[in-house]
Amino acid sequence: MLDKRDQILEAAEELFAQKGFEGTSVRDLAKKAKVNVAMISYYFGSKEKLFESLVEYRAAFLREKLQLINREEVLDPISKIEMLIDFYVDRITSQSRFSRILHRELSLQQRSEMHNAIADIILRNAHEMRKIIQEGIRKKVFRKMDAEMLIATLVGTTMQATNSKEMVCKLIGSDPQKFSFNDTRYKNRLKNYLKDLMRTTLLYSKKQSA
Amino acid sequence: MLDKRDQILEAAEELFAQKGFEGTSVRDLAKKAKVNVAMISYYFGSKEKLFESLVEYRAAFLREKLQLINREEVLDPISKIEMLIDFYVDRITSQSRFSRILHRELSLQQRSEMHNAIADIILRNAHEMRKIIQEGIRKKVFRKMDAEMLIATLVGTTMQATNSKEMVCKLIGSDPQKFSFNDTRYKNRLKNYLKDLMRTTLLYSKKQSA
Amino acid sequence: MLDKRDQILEAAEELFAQKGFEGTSVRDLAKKAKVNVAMISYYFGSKEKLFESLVEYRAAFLREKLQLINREEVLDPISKIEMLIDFYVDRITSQSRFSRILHRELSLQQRSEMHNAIADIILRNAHEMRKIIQEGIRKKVFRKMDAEMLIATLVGTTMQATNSKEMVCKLIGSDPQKFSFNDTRYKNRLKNYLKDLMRTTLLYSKKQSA
Amino acid sequence: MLDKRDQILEAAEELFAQKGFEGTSVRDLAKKAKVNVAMISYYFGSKEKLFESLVEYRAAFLREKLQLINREEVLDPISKIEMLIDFYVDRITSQSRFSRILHRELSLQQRSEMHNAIADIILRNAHEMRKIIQEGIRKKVFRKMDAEMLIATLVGTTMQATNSKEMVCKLIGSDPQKFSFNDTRYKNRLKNYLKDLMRTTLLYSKKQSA
DNA sequence: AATGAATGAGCCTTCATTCAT
DNA sequence: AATGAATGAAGGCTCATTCAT
Repeated sequence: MLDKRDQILEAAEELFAQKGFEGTSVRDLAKKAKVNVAMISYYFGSKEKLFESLVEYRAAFLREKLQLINREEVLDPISKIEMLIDFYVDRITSQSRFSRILHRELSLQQRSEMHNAIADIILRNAHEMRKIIQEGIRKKVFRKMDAEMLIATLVGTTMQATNSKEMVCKLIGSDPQKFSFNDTRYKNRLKNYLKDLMRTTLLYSKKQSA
Repeated sequence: MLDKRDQILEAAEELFAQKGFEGTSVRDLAKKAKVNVAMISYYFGSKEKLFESLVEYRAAFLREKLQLINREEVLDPISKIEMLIDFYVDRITSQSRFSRILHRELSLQQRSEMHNAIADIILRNAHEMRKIIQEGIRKKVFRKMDAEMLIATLVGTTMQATNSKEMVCKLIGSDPQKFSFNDTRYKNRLKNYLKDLMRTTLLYSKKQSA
Repeated sequence: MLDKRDQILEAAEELFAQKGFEGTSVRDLAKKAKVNVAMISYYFGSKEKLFESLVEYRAAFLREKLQLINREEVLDPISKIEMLIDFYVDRITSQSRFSRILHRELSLQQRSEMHNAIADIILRNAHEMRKIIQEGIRKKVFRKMDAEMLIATLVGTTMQATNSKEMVCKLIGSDPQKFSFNDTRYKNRLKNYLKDLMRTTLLYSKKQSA
Repeated sequence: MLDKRDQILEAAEELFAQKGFEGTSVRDLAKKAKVNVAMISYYFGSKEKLFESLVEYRAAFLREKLQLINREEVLDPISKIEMLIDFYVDRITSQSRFSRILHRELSLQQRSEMHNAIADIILRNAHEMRKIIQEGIRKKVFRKMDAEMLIATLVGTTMQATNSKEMVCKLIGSDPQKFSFNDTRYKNRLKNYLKDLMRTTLLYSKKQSA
């Protein structure tokens, strides 16, 4: 069984994703985690510090994965991008809603300890992503591109597709409950789309037409 | 001078964008709008209803603009996409932060009147955007593409680029205050990137290489 | 009937005197004042600010009285001291427990806004008292004395006598409820003692023996 | 090294004097005493019981000293009063702030075990003080005086002078940091003042003028 | 004997809303 | 129509204490 600290972190991840940071009360958290309200302050100091701890708790894993991709010497750039897409889409669409939390809270223009902590995490991850892209450009495998904006596309598209999954279903007119929109299928659809998008936009057109 | 109702809506747009819905108090709103606290309930019924009113207040304009683009018979599909990009980037990066509010609150998985109202707006807008893309495909100007995901890219990239502007600056190592990152330049950079992205991915490669 | 603000101030004076600042909760205050808990913050901003308001509320009157004594041109110094004693003892032993509150909170060595506000009040009052004493010395009616310490005696004795009234009763072995220890008698006893003390210590011995 | 119980008592004396009983938390105490939070309940049962223990811990010593003065057969009454002043001023102004704690908590009108325990201590001490005064009166060395009130003057003046040391400095317009207001000098000033006050008020005027 | 973990009650404050005018 | 006053509920947090070891 998880210890109380981890129970709280799990609950926080779920509730912050669902209701946002402001919309989640420490009493909600305590109830979900099945611990006493005072425990949150006891373990983390404050609700805000809990958020920061959650960020640290998840961020290490995120960056490690990216670094792993970067270190793969034998992989060609486009394969790395595809790995990145697979990995990133899985992360965001998984039950672990961590990334969504990060990006939402970041979109608030409130400056605070918390905001800075989040920005830092995302910045470091962005840094790893950029390495992959720049390597491809340097090796003349990729066209010369605006790398920072390309990251925004990868991250933003995934986020948007995830957040609006239900809407996409509506747009197509299908029942969201229907088989064709289950998580795995939707996820694969997103992955395939992103890989195609990256290929068409990154690779030189002769390669594309080949 | 704006009437009180509009003052409140203006204030709401600014504060919700800055601090989120939950993070903004009715007192904050009243102060910003320079009206009495009771006014919000008086005019809108509740803070939540105010949000819905804000949505209605802005949504009409948003959709009208999209419909306008769609109706332009003489425009070729790629020009329409470019108009769409120009329009959308301007909207989101402008001082009118309405779109950002919509998308953030949508990312909360709370089902409510409010949520549904927002989803509805976005859905209708997405519908107009899809028309443009599908028309291009039907006219064989565009490759066959996953239209819904392409919308996610347009919307998601713009959102992400806007939210992480400061981060992009950091990533490049420049001072956010420096001239090269002022709003207009950044906006144009985003527009150019998106237009290039759309061209390379939507158009057949022969056209691209032409 | 008192307005709510005054009801709160009255309740605060009573409860702070009884239970101290820390020992009194805003719920206690609200209950005593028969107002909603939120009213305390609404009117005063915080519990601490309420304290400061209480200080201001009472301090003006206190100082005015002292200034009045000082301005009395025809009064000889010893009469002024006696007026001061009458006035001060009445104040402290009266149902208005304000002075006791001030002195207790001052005895805490915590530096805070509150503490400084209190110190300020007391300082200004002490200033007025000293004027009376120094005038007597200048006119050669009083012996040369340590004026500041004399104030400490006037204030400290009154405070101590009030705080330990019950103890004095025990010391004499009388029932605190008995007639001879009712408030008026005890007050007069204190006044007479202080006046005698001041006369013997301030006046030159020839006058005393006269 | 002190054992844990004594460490706690030492910490309690310091913190209660500084922040009052209510203003001091068990965690503050534990931290200051460098023991576990649970220790306080473990050793003393409760915070309140700790206070009572502190009172017992110090009270014995206090009274012993007074009894010692009383038993000095060869000392004349005025010398005893002077010894009493020396002793009392030292106690209250010393780093051992026990007496200040007693008097402050006594000034709260809350009836409790604690309050009664304190009242008892002070009563017994007052009893010893009164003996000294009454002996002087019986031996016709002192004028007939209100002994109980005289105790209030001794105790109250010392308390007041100590609590308002900083204020006296301000009143004189000197820098509290300045040499002339260091602890020793201030203490001596208070002692000299009190001795003079006692002499002038207790002794018959012929003696005074002599 | 000693303690880190855990608790329920209570703290002060702020919330969105409604009332009386 | 418009508002200052007022409210009960809920906010995050700290409290003294007790539990399990």
